Amino acid sequence: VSTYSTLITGLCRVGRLPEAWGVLECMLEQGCRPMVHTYTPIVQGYCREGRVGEAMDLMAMMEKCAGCPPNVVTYNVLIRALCDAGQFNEVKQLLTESRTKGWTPSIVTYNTFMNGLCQKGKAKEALVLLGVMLGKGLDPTDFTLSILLNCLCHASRISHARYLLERSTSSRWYAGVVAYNTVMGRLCEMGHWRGVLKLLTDMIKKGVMPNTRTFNIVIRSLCIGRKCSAAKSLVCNKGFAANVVTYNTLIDWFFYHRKLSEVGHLLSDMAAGKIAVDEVTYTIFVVRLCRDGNFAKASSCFLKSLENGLSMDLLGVLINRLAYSGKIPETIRIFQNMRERKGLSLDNSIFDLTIERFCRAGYCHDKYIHNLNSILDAMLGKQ
DNA sequence: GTAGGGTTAG
Repeated sequence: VSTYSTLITGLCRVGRLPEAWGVLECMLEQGCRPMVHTYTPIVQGYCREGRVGEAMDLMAMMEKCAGCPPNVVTYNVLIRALCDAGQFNEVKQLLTESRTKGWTPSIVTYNTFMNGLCQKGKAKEALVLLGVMLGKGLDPTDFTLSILLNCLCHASRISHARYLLERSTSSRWYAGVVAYNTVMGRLCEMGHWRGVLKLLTDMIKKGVMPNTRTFNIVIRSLCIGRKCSAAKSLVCNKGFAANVVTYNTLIDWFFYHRKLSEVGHLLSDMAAGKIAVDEVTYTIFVVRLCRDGNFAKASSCFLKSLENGLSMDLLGVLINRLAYSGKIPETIRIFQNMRERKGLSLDNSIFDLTIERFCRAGYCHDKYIHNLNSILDAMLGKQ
């Protein structure tokens, strides 16, 4: 059963739910009884696709027919999905019913709920929930502290967050690297780059080891503080393991200030360090090239990202820029180029997206309708 | 290495 469950987990993680169901059927045929470890990943698979109704149906089936009722982990998966959908009343309902349904909310349940509230701007309610949780005798974990600090940062109570960090030395509220990263990230966002450096020294003094994320926040902070050369030497001296985020941060910064030779150096450093560029790298290039009016180069950059097997998400960014600059021939040329290259499919979703972006840019007005028509012709493959 | 859940960076 653990072999089958592992396989089902893997299939669900990559969104191959029909095959996961196939494996489930197969194990039933073999007389191998599924357990809660087998069903929960499928529940999560539905949740990830936003099919919360189907997830709940499956949980009802587990309870009534399969003789393996959902447990706290299954409920936590469902609660995460309900939070993402903003259905907080349903979550509260689940918690009040938990006793009769035979499961007990855990620290993870409360962490999930508090984080969900915080993500939707309900930091205050999250802090109330913290009180409820402590009242039940549940001990906070390092996750709880990070979620709580995130809540405080979003509620613009950053000084409260810093106060907690400074005092968090007890084992009950231990501030680890993630806790520091949370507050440092928020300070960086607000432009308080000196505060970021202060926390970096604090954490090192306390014996909390910074990780790559920490350094990436520090690097961005140094850039904001106009200490780009310090940022660059931190990377060059290999004081930490730089990754694609590190390079994207620096590339965006130098590109923004039009220091293209620096961008070139960074790209060759990446190649030398065997760090592959990703969607974000290409997005930086496309956005910056469009800003400088270099739409042809931006388009070829997008096509290159497709050749490298990256997703279509960047097309929305590019089309948006083209639409707002009224670049219809360039848009049509992208379709032609995509048609010419094998394996690149032009489907309705691409056309929907294009029309939507052009309309939003004002092209649904009568006087521009012939311009839209030329795009429609290109979609139909007419010259 | 030991089947499923919760946090942070571009």
